[in-house]
Amino acid sequence: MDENSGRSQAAQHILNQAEALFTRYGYDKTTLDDVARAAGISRSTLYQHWKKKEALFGAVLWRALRAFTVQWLAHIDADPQGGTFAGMFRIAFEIILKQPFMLALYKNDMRLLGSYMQFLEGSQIYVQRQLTQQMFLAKLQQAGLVRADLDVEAAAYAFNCLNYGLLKLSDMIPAEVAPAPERILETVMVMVERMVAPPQPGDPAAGQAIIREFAASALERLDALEQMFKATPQPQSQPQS
Amino acid sequence: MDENSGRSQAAQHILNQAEALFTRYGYDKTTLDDVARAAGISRSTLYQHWKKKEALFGAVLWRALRAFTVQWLAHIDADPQGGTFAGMFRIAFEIILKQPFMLALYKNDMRLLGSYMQFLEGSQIYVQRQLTQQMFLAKLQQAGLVRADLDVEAAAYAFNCLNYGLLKLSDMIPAEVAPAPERILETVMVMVERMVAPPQPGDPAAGQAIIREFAASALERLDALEQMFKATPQPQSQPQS
DNA sequence: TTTTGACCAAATAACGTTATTCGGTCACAT
DNA sequence: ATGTGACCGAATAACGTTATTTGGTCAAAA
Repeated sequence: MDENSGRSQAAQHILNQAEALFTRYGYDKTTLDDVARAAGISRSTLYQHWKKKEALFGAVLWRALRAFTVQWLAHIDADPQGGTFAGMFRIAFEIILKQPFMLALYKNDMRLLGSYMQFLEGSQIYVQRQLTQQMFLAKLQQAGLVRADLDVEAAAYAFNCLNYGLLKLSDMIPAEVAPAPERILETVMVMVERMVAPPQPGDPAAGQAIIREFAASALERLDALEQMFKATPQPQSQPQS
Repeated sequence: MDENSGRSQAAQHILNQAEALFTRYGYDKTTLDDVARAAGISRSTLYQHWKKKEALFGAVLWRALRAFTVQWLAHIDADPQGGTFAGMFRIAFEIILKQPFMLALYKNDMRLLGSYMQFLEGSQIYVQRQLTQQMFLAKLQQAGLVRADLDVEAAAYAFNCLNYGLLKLSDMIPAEVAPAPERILETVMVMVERMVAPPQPGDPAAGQAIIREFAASALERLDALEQMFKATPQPQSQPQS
């Protein structure tokens, strides 16, 4: 169904290399030469796919966000207790842990994004995260899957703090004194569960439905932003001048 | 009772200025000239009190840690619900928020500690924090003030993450989208409370007793470390050579 | 059409040198 | 005793210059 599958396949290969390099060295310290060399192509060829370095990074970022959402959705569909907030929280957390780029995005920020930040400008990544979780919790609450007396805004904020701390502290505390990851995760899950679970449990299926709808809309929003992120080169349009 | 109260008074004044400067500019970027000028004395006079820059910073650090512990203890004694873990957590949090130096220490920024880090060496500040909270939770659990089935090590870790995230995210998320501090604090307190509170509440007085004992031993340990921290100049001892 | 090496201007790293500052000491004044 | 200005060596900042790299373009080769 993809007319130029060869081209897109090549692009994916390049993006893989670029993602690894960006993750390791950050935006500023990763040169297009590095990317081209790692991908086994010439630097000029990169410009056939993305006309600016920003566009390349944007493509990596966009793809990672999309992959995260897709995986999240898949796991939730598969997981029997994916309909609860805590289960969802856990799945998101585990996926991030497995994706180095997303992990770096979450905890390091400034080094990974480097001077790409000014491109994102007012995009305000943490603000976005906060608002998204807020809205999400509110929807679950509306459906009776989250206790009615929960202050969703404050709770979203607290969960974000917890999330951030979990990711960040993991490389500040040596493994010897930190409990095993599974125990931490288990404990955090219990904490989240006790915090949001309503007195009588709601319908998990309803939860999954909300999450599906939510993930779908997230994907739509992402796709709508594709242009902004990737800024593809002139395909064959624009018979200008 | 202090034979040289004038001297110690002067030292406190110097420490005040030094603390403010260290908090604002960090260890490396704060010069002894700045401190001396701010304190209205000559730089040489500083050496009458502390023989190295490290010693000056150590004195500031030590004093801040001590003040924190003392205040903590006082508030807990005064607060009617100071005997619960959540209440204690709240008090510690609020005190830290009010002490810029401690706040900077927690948020950590290598900027504050700068090259003083190598002096602390294996002191491992986060490790210490983790172990302390662990032990503390365990004691409360033993006294029945924390539910018996709580994984204290993992919980201590999670609380540390939460704490860190709360302090750190506060300047990453603009005030417009963040809920009011009181609401956040309230929500976090509920979360902590639900996490650790045993089915039937224990005796608050017992909790306060444990905390008092704990704070007392912390003060003792601190006092024992005073030499290491402050490294006072040669008083009149050492009739050597 | 796709890929590439050569090319350009701007940004950045490297370098050596010069000033300045900084932590720390000491003889001297009070 | 207590405080201070002058002083020292080492570290750091400032500076200008030179090399190198980097993002981006283009005409030519495959």
